[in-house]
Amino acid sequence: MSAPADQILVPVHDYDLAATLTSGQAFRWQLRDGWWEGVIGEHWVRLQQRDHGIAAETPTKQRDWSWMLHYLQTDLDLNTVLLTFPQDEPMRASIEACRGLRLLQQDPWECLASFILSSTKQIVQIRQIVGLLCERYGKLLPTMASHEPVHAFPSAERLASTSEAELRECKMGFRAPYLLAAAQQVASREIDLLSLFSCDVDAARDRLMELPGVGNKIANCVLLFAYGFQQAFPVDVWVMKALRELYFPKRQPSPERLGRFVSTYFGTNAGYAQQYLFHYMRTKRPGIPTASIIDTSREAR
DNA sequence: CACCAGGGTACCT
DNA sequence: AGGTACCATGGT
Repeated sequence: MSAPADQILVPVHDYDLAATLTSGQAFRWQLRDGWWEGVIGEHWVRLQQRDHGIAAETPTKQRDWSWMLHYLQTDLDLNTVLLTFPQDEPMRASIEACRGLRLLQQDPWECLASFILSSTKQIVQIRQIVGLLCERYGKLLPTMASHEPVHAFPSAERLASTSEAELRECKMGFRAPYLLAAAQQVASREIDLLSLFSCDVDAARDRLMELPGVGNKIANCVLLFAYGFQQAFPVDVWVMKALRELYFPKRQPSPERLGRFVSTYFGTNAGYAQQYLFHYMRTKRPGIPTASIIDTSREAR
């Protein structure tokens, strides 16, 4: 591979790049030759963990790197966040197992569309579907010479002009009509994703849940991973297992009871704590081979 | 081969 | 309000 046109070393500590990029919040990062290759907006970039920060290389010259710094949230003081977690045994174990795990701040449309595709899918499969979608409908991006073609995540406008049958060819099954309808609503401005940045979390959640294929869990993922509402607490099957095994070993609480528990017990950064529980359950508990989580070699053909 | 996967919806009591 | 079948597809 030829030399990058630009590069930077972002000084940051308490940042586990591998854990962050494989923790099921973003679906396009791939480890190759010791670099994490991915797309942020319309920038192809590759990242590498260093002793005192994160190295980044791009195929074009950058006027500024704010698009990447914002995505990676390198300004955040992680320790301040960790100090707000409840001081119990499960959280202590989670922090010890994955200190340096971060929340990204992603593009709302890409995040929304990706999580519409996520329902009852394993992360490896979500990656495959998203890969196919980008390859077919995403804008071609500049990469380094001799690198295989890389595409941006397709715009809502582009997907709105496809058909359910075409989308099904990307292996998304029954989620195709949901994604198509959501794309059409976003493209037609029936919903304005940018306006949700100025809403409070409950109003934004209500608005997201009006979209087809978006229920409470997916809405919370988008609120947390794209809009930065750090109190949003997605409960998927893994987090549910954590809550039941670690916090409610006796009886199983109703969904409302559970909702009130997580919104009060885990504090102002509940969503961050949730991500630690999720990654801990998925990777560091007995019987889970770490290699199967980190391995991103299987990609869409 | 069953069983499960970062769920949501429609349709039942 | 609270259960349940069903929705595609592939990993384990």
